[in-house]
Amino acid sequence: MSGPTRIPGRVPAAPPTLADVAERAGVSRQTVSNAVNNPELLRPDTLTRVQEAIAELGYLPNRAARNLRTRSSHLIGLRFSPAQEGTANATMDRFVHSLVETSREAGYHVLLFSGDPRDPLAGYDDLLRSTAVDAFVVTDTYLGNPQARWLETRRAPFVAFGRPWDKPDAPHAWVDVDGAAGCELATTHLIERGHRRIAWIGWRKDSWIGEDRRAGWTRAMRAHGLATTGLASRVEDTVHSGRSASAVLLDEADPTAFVCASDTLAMGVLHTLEERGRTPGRDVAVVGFDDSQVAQVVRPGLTSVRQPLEQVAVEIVEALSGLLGHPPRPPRQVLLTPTLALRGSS
Amino acid sequence: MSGPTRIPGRVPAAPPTLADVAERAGVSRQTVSNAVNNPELLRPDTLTRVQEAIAELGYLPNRAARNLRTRSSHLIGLRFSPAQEGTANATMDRFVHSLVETSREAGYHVLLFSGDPRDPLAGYDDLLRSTAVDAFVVTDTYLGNPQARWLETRRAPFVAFGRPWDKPDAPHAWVDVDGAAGCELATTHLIERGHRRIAWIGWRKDSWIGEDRRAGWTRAMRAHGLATTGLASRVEDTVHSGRSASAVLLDEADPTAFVCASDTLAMGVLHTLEERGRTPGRDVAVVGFDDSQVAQVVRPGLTSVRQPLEQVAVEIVEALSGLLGHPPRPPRQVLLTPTLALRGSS
DNA sequence: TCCTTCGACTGGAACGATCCAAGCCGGACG
DNA sequence: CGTCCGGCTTGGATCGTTCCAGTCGAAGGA
Repeated sequence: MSGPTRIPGRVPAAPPTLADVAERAGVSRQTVSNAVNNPELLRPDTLTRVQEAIAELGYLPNRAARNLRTRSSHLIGLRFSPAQEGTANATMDRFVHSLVETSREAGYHVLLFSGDPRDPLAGYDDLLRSTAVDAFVVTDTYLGNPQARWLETRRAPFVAFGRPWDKPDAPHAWVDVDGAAGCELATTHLIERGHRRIAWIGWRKDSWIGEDRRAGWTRAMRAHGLATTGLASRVEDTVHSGRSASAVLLDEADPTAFVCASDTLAMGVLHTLEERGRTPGRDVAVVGFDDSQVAQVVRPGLTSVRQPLEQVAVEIVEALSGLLGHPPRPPRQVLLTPTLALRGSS
Repeated sequence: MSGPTRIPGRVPAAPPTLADVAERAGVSRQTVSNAVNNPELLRPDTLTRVQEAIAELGYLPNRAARNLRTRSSHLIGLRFSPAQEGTANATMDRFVHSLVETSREAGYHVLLFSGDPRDPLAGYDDLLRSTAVDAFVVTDTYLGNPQARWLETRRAPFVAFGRPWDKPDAPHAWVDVDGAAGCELATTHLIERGHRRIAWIGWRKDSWIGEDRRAGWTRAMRAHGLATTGLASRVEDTVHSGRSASAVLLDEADPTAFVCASDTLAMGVLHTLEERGRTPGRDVAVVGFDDSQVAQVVRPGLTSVRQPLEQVAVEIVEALSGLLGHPPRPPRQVLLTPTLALRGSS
């Protein structure tokens, strides 16, 4: 009398369970469990017998049961925000892929969730309370990050992609890319190319990231004894702002090169140059930030600071497995250095 | 003697369980379960009492336990492939966000996994056998799709984003965007603008999607009694190919407009025009496909066929809940019509 | 010989939810 | 007044795994 739910052929055959494997291998359930999780506990001959049974039945542990027993889901929650329309930002795509890939190697999967963009906490609470994820990767830390503080009080494991700007010595784990170093790299590259009047177009002053990137430009200029006065502009992150800011700068300070806080702004500069009949890369150099697809396909190719997102993912997963390990390792803070993708615009 | 694992304050307090709620409300576990899943079975006063207890304790059902019992995870698996470097393709980002959003409304979460790009089946099997996901969304159907056939034999619920080109009457559920209609829309738009010699740059003949889009161009041309001979080119999906193909076409057929199978190819056309000192939109019109970020920020704005990805996501989730419902609804096939995002290039 | 130690394996309990069959209770009916 | 019925409620079993406390037999020491 097999139960009415298992009629092979009609209903998809139920996947084999530990008990099925145990029966086939002539051992107990626990032994099969050990064969899977602690193979060194078994005598070699028993181990191979069990492994054969596993292979023959195509057994794979049931996630739900394992999760229930171990109180962990081996899932990492990531709030997925799409790139804004009309900008060149495309970090998420590359980052998410790297994260998925790296997580897999560490035995984790990535669970996406969404939330009201106006409420940074939306979504986190439910997943946590229903024990749906083991940890979070928090990405949108650009304006303070209430998420981090909230997760800390909830004692929920998480790693932030982005520094806690509002509280630099916050103890939680984070991984970030040194935007200042990136812009310094870009500026130095331009100086080496012979440029002296290098302008900066960045974001409004309340953007920590923007100010950080700007500091890289300042640092490089100062290091080479070059003046920065009158050469900086701070605007919204749109193509249009980049265009008008560069037009003003060209009129007032006649720079021979631009370093921008984003590819979006850099595109604005390219627009201005085109309007004025000046060739990017020959007449005026332009460097963007993020190495977006736009930078790669636009003429003549936009030199851009490229974040090492693959390595960011590796470090994040490393930090996560530290937090979730037994015993847990203390949270780490990692700052990575970006590279410069050289193209025709410089 | 509370067990050693629950020392409030030191260890994060364990989330409340069904039993905790039951005790507080003075009812049995089953009653609480009913309050959550079948509230209409309870007497109104009992219901409110239970709901108060739930609210006070902040109870949320444990996912693992629920999954184990109901043999479903409320997770949808999606194999996440990143956009290729050097192209303008950016469909995934927008689509994934829409999917996450729509799934949430239907009570599902999206689980990302990755796989060897050379092995289209990698990843699916493990998730299925370990009952980690309830269903899949299959996206990369551009060259036949072994995934679909394989999932069918496994009787695994899935919805494809993309038609089964190699087997048009395959019974599985799919949602797709009518690329032919999109290119017809684009071509007709150009014809209305007065263009007569409109060239096509598409993908190699073995691309079903490419041939479908091309058919839209042909259809519009024929409908207006315009010749197509010598006006079509089929190449790889790279900016470089688009550039050289358009150069050849300009030399040999002198078209006044281009319709391209992708924004990447359209960017190639823009490059050629710029090299030759001809202004896109004024001298020669260009239309791309996908409404990528590139199309949005490049000068003078690239007119492009925009896939209704938000609606695709809605239809996919609709189809999924059909497949997973009780009783399941038969698989649906849905073809959506894209729109045209008008910009300066046409 | 007997006791201890140790490695290999076993059976029962538990994780926290849902399904199932049975129980309780008040009202209607004979 | 007893019985039946239907609406609510209940306790027990169950999903498939891992944890825990043991059992068993062989080896080693006194």
